[in-house]
Amino acid sequence: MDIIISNASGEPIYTQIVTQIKTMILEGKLKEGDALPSMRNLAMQLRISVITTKRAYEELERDGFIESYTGKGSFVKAQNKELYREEQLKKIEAMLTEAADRAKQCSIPLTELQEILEIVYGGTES
Amino acid sequence: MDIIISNASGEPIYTQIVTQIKTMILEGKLKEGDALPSMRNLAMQLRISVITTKRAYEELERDGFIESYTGKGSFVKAQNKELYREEQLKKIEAMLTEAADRAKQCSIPLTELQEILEIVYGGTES
DNA sequence: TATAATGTATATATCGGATATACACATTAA
DNA sequence: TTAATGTGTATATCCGATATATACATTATA
Repeated sequence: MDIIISNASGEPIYTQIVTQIKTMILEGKLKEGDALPSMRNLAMQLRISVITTKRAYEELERDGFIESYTGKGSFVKAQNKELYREEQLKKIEAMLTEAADRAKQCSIPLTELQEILEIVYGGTES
Repeated sequence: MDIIISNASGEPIYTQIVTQIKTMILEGKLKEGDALPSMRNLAMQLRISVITTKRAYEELERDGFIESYTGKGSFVKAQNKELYREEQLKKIEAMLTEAADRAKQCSIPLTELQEILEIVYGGTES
């Protein structure tokens, strides 16, 4: 488990952990059923508090990526990608809703929004 | 100048002032060249500090809605609606960009985004 | 059963940004 | 000169976010 904590970045530690583990799961480097390092081990290794690793794991659990069992450990859950997709869709919908609201307030027509969306979607090659 | 401050809302005072004055300008209740109440007057009337009214006016100035002159007062600027529209467009573009990025990460096609946008645009009657 | 591993819960410390302020200063108009 | 206006500096306060220590609960296993 190669997790790298950068103190300089300004990004919170627990967030760095969450992001890196999420990425590993989404990229398939961690698969369903795989055991994560115990909260204590990871904390020891990163020289941080158990509370912080716990917080990271809690977030991963809330997002449906892992599951933790007292006395046993934490493990990668199945269905990650589908779940992730659903959650992202909700966020995307919220963003589009706000964009639409603002647009209407300024009398910006739907077609103009569609055009912008097309440009920014095609623009950034992934 | 009817400005109503609600302490219960949790919204900061300076924000409430900004929003209400912006609305008055956009709705035409305040027109180009109209004088705003002096920072001290408004502060007195609302029973708050001059610093807070100043902060609100600063924000309105940054956003191009008004202009302040030492010793004279604060006045409504012209070109508000166009400027406002431009700024809103930038924000909208940023939102659409992030939505598009997230969508691509989950392999959500552009057409699906377009559909969602169409729904949320039509949905909330303005 | 005893021990050592695991995750969990409570209470606390710290930091930083956001909000609001007082007071002194600078400029303009009458 | 006076009284109005906006401005600048330094400060107080609050609150959420972050991170922690310590004690507790559960599970596996020697």
